[in-house]
Amino acid sequence: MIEIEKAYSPSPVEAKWYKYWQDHGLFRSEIDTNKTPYTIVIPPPNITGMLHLGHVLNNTIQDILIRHKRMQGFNACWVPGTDHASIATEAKVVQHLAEQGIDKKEIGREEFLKHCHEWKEKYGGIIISQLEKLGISCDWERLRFTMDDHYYRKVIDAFVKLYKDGLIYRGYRMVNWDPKTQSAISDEEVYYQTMNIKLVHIRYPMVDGSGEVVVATTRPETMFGDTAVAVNPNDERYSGFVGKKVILPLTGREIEIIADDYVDSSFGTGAVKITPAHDVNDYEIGHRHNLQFINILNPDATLNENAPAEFHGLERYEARKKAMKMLEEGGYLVKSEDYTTNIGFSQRGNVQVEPYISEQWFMKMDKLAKPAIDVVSEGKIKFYPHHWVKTYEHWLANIKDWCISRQLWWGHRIPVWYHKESGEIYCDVVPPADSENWVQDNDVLDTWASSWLWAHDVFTTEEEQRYYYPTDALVTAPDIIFFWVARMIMAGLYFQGEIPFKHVYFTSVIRDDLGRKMSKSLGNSPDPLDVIDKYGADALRFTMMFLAPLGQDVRFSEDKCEIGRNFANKIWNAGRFILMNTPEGFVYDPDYKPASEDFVDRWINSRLNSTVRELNKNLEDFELTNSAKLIYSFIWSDFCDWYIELIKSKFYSDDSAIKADTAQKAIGLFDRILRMLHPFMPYISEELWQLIKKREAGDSISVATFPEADEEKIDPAGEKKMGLLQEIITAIRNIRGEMKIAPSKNVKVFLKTGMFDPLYDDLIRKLAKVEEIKFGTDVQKPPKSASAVIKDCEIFVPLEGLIDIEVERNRLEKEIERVKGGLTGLEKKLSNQEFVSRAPAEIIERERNKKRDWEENLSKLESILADLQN
RNA sequence: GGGCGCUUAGCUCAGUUGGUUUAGAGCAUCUGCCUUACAAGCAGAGGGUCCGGGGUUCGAAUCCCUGAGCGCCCA
Repeated sequence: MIEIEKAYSPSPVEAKWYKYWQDHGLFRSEIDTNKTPYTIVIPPPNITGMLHLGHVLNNTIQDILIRHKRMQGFNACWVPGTDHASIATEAKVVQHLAEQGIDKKEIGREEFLKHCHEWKEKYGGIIISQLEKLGISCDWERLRFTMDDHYYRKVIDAFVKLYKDGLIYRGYRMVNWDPKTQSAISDEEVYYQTMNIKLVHIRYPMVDGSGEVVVATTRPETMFGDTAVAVNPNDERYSGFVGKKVILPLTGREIEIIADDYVDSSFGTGAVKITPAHDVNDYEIGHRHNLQFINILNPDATLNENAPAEFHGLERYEARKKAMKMLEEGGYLVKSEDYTTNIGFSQRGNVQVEPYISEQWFMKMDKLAKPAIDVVSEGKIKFYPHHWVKTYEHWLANIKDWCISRQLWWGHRIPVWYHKESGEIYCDVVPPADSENWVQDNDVLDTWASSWLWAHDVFTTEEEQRYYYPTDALVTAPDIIFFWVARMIMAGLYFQGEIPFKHVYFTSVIRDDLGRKMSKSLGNSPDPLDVIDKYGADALRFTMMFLAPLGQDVRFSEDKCEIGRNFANKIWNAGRFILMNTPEGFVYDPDYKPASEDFVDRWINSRLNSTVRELNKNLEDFELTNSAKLIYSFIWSDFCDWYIELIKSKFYSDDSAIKADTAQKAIGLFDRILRMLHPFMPYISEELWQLIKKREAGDSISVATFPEADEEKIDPAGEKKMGLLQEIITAIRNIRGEMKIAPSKNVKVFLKTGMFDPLYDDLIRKLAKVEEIKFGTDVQKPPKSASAVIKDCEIFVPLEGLIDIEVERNRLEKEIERVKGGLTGLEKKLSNQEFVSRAPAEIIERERNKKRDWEENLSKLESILADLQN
């Protein structure tokens, strides 16, 4: 007999098996034309990142999908990798160097990039080793990085192709400028925060002395860049003003009053200052009216020489204070009122974004977007949950050109050279031959302009691309639907002429117990590694799956991992019990064919096979929470609460042949249970699978066959019969509980019923703690007994001396009320002429049968109640 | 301002194309049990006008309209 710990301890098990899987290369995939590939590319985590619960959820889902397919015999290939994260990494390295007194600009580009690569070597792998703790089955030999030589070259190729195809251009445009990192960022990298600020009303005197115009603004410091005042053409208050000039306070400069539909008359005074170089809307107006564009900011958001001398070099918020003060002193300030508005911040530098005009590289999006909309609308790519399709289509239909240049060094450098003399532009994957006469563009590409190639360029040969691409599923957080998902679809279609993936699964957003988003500043995000130490990776994985419904937020807290931990312990003990009860010298035979099967065997096999059928269907449909719940309830309720209890008497038999037969059957079931469970809880399932039978080196449940439903074993009639037995047992237990019969005390039971199977007798005795049962249609209610009615079976538990008549009367009356309530509804329904004439025949038939059953039930209960005193 | 969701038991959520569910699960609660797999457990119980209001239908948690509250995205 095997000695097995009473409680499951995950940590030694998890460490052991992860190493074993790696050592035996079980997750490796290579081209095999005899097998159908099933491919997933990981959303590459940022090399500056640390494992958080979002990664746990995301990667657990991918692992479940890939393990399921691997066990189903597909050539499962999960490609892992990391992302160079241009801005985030550069910021880290700059800071890291600053701590050593090194300045990026002093050491120069080449030297700085060396530091970046060193930093990546040292810290960039942390997130990968953290991911391994989760037990995920990536092919680690395929680990990719967006700055690998091969991948780098592909990114450059893509730029050159797009440039030559006329889809990339350079121009002065207004961009979102991050003054902290001093780089342009994309619209998607801006987040908005509601701020309470001041709306300042400033008096602009008319040049002709005929009065003044009061403008309202939240940014008085930008007034030095004003080149007009605008009003709505329909605003009668200002009808005589348009075309006249006002004096810009503090500067004395004269600017014109113009009329433009954009102006909202109800905002402020109905007159707004126009600063074309520092506001997105004003930029448009500036173009419409041919206004002058005056840039008053340096790249670090201090004021430049276009502002009055006393403002030079002042930081923007300081400049605002100073401008306010000077306006007040000059008598220009009318008032300053509280105002709430949304202000854009950079996700990168976490500072307020400046609308800023600069020369940048842009990608034209309309031609790329159209086919990307079509493949999703037509269902070639399916989204889970489906409702993200609308968000996706809406964004793509209104897409603007993409600013792809970043004023950084760490990243893919734009392959464009400018001729020193002529200024001619050269764009190619190789530098110009006479490179001494050219100078390369200093900027690098937006990180997403590299990761959008991820789905195909992680495969390094054409053969591999042909075999593995398009990939099957992409699992990602919905917040990067535009950044990454949409762009990967565009890139796949443009460069490969083929969709990058067939299914996109958008994960839940993880919140804390109070519904707040997990964030560093709130400190409400548990470290997954701590959770794994405490509960085990299996428990964390399972709990996540159990709690995270598709398409909705999930409220998570560490202690919820008890669900997974308790479940693991339950499975562990089920295995422990079965293995402890195997007879001497027993060897499990996976091909065991039982000589006979009884009612219980057929029932559990039916339940198992219908569970397998549902599970496979749910996994195909990406219904992971349902899948987890199916497994949970089958194992806990059907297998442990009922099946194991039902077979205990056979296990305790003196006949070793019966014991062995029971063990073969039970372990056979358990074997399939473990395989069903494995994608969700890979470690404990491996450990137990290795315990139920001696395995060869390299054997693993991770490459064992995933159960398929055997339809012939599914027996609804048998399940119904068992359901009845379960109800009878529950009714007896209920009586015992209500009547306060000590669990140690045996009772007698009389069953007035036509159905009988010798097995029932034994099972009811065992599970309801009954010492004697009398079956039969002619059974009479014994005096002083408690009763229940299940279908056409009347249950009597004689309780001489123990019965409390009042308690029993209450029980019966409550049950009678319940049945009467149901009956009233049914009678109402069936007496409705409309229902009888219009509802489908089988529905009416069903309701009639139900009514008849309930009537019988009621009359039995009523006669029992009437007879209670006896 | 535009779009997308959500609202079912104290909490977190299921509820498939409207009809065998007078609404289900887990957690929490209450009662009784250390019954030799498991107290990280076992058995039993209580608990809901399915957000409000209209409508469609023989029949609505489910479909439509509308109101309220909450969340997210975009501008």
